[in-house]
Order: sequence, then C-alpha cells, then structure tokens
Amino acid sequence: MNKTYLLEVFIEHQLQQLNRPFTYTYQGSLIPEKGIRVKVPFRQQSLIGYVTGINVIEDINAYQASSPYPILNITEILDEKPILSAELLLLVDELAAQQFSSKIGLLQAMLPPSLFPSKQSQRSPKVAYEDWLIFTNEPVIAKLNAKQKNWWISVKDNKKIRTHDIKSKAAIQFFLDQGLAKIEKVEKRRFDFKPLKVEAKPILSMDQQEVVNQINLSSQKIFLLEGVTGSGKTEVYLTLSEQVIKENKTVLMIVPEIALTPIMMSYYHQRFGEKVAILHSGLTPAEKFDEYRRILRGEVFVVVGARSAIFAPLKNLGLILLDEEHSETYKQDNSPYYHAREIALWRRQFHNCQLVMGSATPSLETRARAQKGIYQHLRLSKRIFEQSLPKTTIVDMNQTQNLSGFDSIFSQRLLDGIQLRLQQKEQVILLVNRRGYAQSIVCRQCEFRFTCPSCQVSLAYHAQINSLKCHYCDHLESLPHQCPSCQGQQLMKEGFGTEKVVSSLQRLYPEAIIARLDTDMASVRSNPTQILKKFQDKQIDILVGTQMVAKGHDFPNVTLVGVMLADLGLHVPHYRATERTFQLIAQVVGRTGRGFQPGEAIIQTTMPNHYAIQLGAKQDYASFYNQEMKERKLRQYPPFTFLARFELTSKDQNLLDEVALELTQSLKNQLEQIAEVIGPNIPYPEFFAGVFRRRILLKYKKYQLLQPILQTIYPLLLTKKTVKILLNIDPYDI
DNA sequence: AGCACGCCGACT
DNA sequence: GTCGGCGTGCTC
Repeated sequence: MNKTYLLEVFIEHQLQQLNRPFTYTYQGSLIPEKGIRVKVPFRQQSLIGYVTGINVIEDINAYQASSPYPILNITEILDEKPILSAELLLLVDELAAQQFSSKIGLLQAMLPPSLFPSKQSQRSPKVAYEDWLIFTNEPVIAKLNAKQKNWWISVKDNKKIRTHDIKSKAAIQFFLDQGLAKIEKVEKRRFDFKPLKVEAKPILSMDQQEVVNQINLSSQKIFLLEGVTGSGKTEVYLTLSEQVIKENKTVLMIVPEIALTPIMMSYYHQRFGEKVAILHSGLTPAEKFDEYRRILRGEVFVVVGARSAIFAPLKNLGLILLDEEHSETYKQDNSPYYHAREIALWRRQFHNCQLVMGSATPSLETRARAQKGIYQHLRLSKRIFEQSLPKTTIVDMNQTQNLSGFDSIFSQRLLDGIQLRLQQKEQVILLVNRRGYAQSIVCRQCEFRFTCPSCQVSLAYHAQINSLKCHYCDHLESLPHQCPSCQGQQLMKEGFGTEKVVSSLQRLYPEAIIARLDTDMASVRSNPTQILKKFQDKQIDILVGTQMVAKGHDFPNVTLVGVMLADLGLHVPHYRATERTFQLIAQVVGRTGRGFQPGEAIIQTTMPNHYAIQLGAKQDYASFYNQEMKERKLRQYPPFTFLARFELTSKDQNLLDEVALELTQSLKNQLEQIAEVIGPNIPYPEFFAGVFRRRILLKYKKYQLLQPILQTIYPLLLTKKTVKILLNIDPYDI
C-alpha cells in the first residue's frame, strides 16, 4: 500500500488573508517533493497550489478524526521535479517574512507565467520541438557521389544540424537510408535573437585593467564601480564575466530596463555565443518559457535581463553585475515589493560570489556604504578615449533677454546650438521630461481647468490624438471646442511637453528629421528599438524625448544635448527630488561628446543656482554627494534612516480617515522608541483608480527592532475588510 | 478572489 | 407563492 503524505500547500490566491498553507493529503505512487506544483480542490474550485512542506503519516483515519476540518486529497501532481531550487525557495520564505508579502505573489514575480502556480498556466506555452539530424557513423567517402561528398565536407564538423537549416532534403534522406544518421526531436528555442552591431574593445585600457586587477586581488566581494559616463564599464563587466565562466561558474547581468537588454545581450552574445540567455518581462510567454528552461537545464552561463531576471535560476553563481545601480526601475513598486539590489545582495551572500554595482551617479545609499568600507569603492575617472567631458552652459529662463524671438520655450543659445549641429551633420538630443503637447488647458474667459474625473489633477493635452490625458491614471477624453462651463471659445494651452517641442522645431527647421521618444511612442513594442536604431544610423537629426533618451545609449555622433525644464523634478515635495534631478541631468549630459568631436550641453532652467542643476551639468558627483548627504543628515532621511510606508485605500473616505488615524495612533504608541511615525499623509493624487488613499510613513534605524512589532500588528490589519492596507519597506515614493 | 449561504423586492 | 438582488463569510 502507498504511504499517505500530508502536504502543506500555498494556493494561488494572492490575497493576504489566504497567505498561509492549507493541508491536503496525497496517496499516490509518486514521491512528492517541496517545491512542486499540485492541483487541489479549494472551496468548490480547482486551483493550482505550491507545496512548501511534507509529512508522512501512519493512520489517515485517526488524523482525520483529530482534525477540526476535513482534509481533502489533492487532485494531481503537476511537477515531478521541483521548479524552484532550494536557494530560491529559501529566498521566498525570507522575503515573505521580511516584507510581509504573499508567498504566492513572490512566486509569481520570480517564475515565468507558464510555470507559476495559477490556473492560467494550464493553457500556457508547451515545449516546442524541432528535428535535428544527428550523425551516428562516418560515411565511406569513396561511396559518395560528388554532390553528396561536397555536402558531407560542408557539414562534417557538426555532430548535429537542425533539419530546418539543411537545404538538401535528398542528402538527409540518403544519410538516413544508409544508417549514417538519425533524426531526433530536440526542444526548440523560440526567442530569435538578432544581435546588434557592437564594437567590443578586447584590450582594456590601463584604467579598466587596474579596476579588474583590484577586483581580482581584493578580499572583499562587493564592489561599487563608479565610472563617469563613457568610461567603459561594459568592457570591465565582460572581462570579469569571462574570468568567471572560465572557472565554470555562471554570471547574472542585470540592466535597468528592457530597452537596454538588446545592446548588452549583443556584447555577451559576441563573446559567449549560445551560452547566453535573455530574461525580461517583454518576452512573449513562449519565449520566456524556453529561456527559463534553458537556464534550468544548465545550458547557459550568462543571463542578461532586467529587474525580474535577478531571480534567474542559475546554479553555481560566480558573479552578479548590476548596471546603473542607482536606477529607480530596480524597485518593484507594486506588490510584491522588492528591490533588485537587495535580492542581488542576498543571492551574492548565498553563493558567496562577487557583486559589482556600476554607476556614474551611484545612489547615496550605496555610495555611503562604499565610504564606510562595506563595499569596495572602485573608480573609472576618465572617458575611454580620454575625451573631455562636455562643455556645459546653464541658461536662466527667467531672464527674457535669453529667450529666442521665435518661441519662449527655447533660448537663443539652444537654437544657435541646434542650427550649428544641423549644418555640421551632427546629432542633437533634447531632454524634455514631460509628455504631450501642453501641461493643461484653461478657459481664457472663466478660468475653467480641465481635470481628471477620477484623480482631480490637471489633464495634459496630447495633440497627436487631439485628446486630454491623465498622466496618473488611464483616463482619456477628447478636447471639446468650447469651455464646458461658460461655452467660451478660447481654450489656452499652458506649459509644454515633448510634442510641442517637436512641432515647434519642425516649423523652425523644416528640413531636419526630428523624432520623439517617450512612453506614448513606446506603446508599440518595437518602436523604441526602431527609433534608437534609426538615430544610431544617423537617419534622425534631432531626438526629443523624456528620460528614455538619457539612459545608457552610446551615440558617437551626438555633439549637443539640450535639457528643457531641467528643474521640473525639483518642484515635487520628495526627499529624493534633488537626487533624481541631479542623476537625470548628469546622465543625459553624458550622452554627448562620446565620439571624436567634443560635446556640448545646454541646460534651460528657471532655477539656475540650484546645486542639483549646477553639479549635474558638470557631472560633479563627488560635490553633489557631499552636499546632498548634509541635507539628508539634517532632515534625517536615508541613508541616515530607513523608511517604510503603509498605504491605505478605500472607497469610503470617512471610514478611511478613521482607520488611518487609528492605525497612526496605535503605531505611535507601539513604536515609541523604535520609529518615528509620520501621518496620516494624503498622497497626490488623493483619489486614484476609484479609491481614496492615505499613507503613513515610518522612519527607523534598525529593522531588526521594527520587524517583530510589525509582525504582531500586520495580521490584525488584514481583518478590516473595506480598507485595504499595504506595507512597502523602502518605498521609492513617500 | 470567488463561491455559497442568506434574507428582502417584483414577477409567472 | 418563487426567482434572484448582491451583503457577508469562509476556504484544508
């Protein structure tokens, strides 16, 4: 008779109240393991569950009798082998406990959708196969005719070939008939990677070699590589990767956004060929499924990917690389909350391997730890061809004499600069960190302002679709011809965005080819890559865009970068506002002068004396770090403290206020010595996606003291049904 | 979440 | 008299 197993199962509901194991029995012939998926009956439904614990029992009847509820049998075992390694299972346990997130939610974040425990996974991609011809015996050359001989010579270095790649069907048939080969079905890789042209510089510069040497000789394992824009961090990554792969260990290479994966993938593909997998949320489910299985089978040595790739199931990790370490995209800011940098640190510790975090403008947290010696601080202070940093000018847009006669959004200085580049056939990048044509529309007569019905914020005007768009939610409405309040005919456009800049420039320079790159353009999957490729191929003269144009790209022919609305981010009441603004300006200024021509940057602002703008323009990270650290210390913000944020949402505003106040008070009482409790705060916009919102901020020094108290409070919060409460540790927004 | 049980309005 | 409205409560 088969044994009876008691299985602890997490079921697929993400709901916090169901974030606990349920017990089922299994009496079949298979031997269940922790980490497999099972199908279970759950309240008249058939759901997928995930096994987290196993016990064997002797007497099922006695057990049933002593149980307060009837225990059901699972319907079916879905995996014979666990789909998560012991490492990732442990990570889920620890993350869930630390961040108060649901285990099933975490599993769904770290596995491709086809493998994670969900109903959908049952009709998701299946393994695809293709035929390969496998040579089993060498033919006797003399017996072949001329054609067959030529064919054999051309293929004989391969042990096997995809039949799809063989032109001569007759040759295949001949080899099969003679018993010289056989056909085998092999799992197919659906991701069809088309490498970009990349110029790897196989010989390192003195500075790059010095950094590699320091890493190799160091007794430390975690490194901050602070390198100015264009200093060649990628070559350092590739060299380190090569060393690790030679030792038969694997490499995880994480970049801040999907748009940067093709270029990084190309560098790795050039050096390591098919031993590289790609992993990010932009792949189709089938592609993701295949890449994931290649990694699981141990076929690849390198995984290149964006945030979620930090969970790639590589075994025997030797090196984790986190490019643009400061990037906010590394924080997943919806549940389950996690930060790729924190996961990287955890996995590094587990594997006792190296972690290199690179950036031209490191986050203050990381830089401060490097200062303390927790991470080793390495520097690349010169550009790779020793080009000088761009010459920068800050233009004060409050001074009317600086404005151009054409349009008050451009300074004369910027227009002169653009004109010169167009004449010289060089390229220009313009950063305008606001989408759309106008920021808002106001009636000239009665001052009626168009606002979002669900968020109450001003609606932006988008000319391309002649509509008003809410930049917080998805609300969209068409622009009427007259004011809905007073029927006035004159509707004024206030403030400008990318669309307006493009249309004004086009009127000024009808001959120039101007393209726009922002999230409106990126709604089609292939658009950004196409625009960037055209720009690379010099088919575009001026590229206008939001922060998407600031990141990582290398365009040697760009000699002018213009920043419009440079102070836009500084008007937000947020402790990170200055850091964000500095990083953005320093990053985008770094896009110019990467080739042989010297670069120039022109920065338009109404706050010309602000240190984030002045130091960003000079890419003077060291001075910025010193000054901003003083500010943070004064106001006791990270890295001098840590933050956690409760977010409460409800349709019932009165009840929400009541619960928020109650929670704030009880937190204040219980956390007296441990954390400062600030709130309840009303976020902007207050009303969003059909619910009202309130926030409570915790400032603390030691998480070890806070965690146990939160642990006792948190379950109580979940019982309140009509007010939803989420906890975000280290939020990016406060 | 989602599905069932449960107690009040307009229908054959 | 019943069919069904969605308010509350529980799920091994």
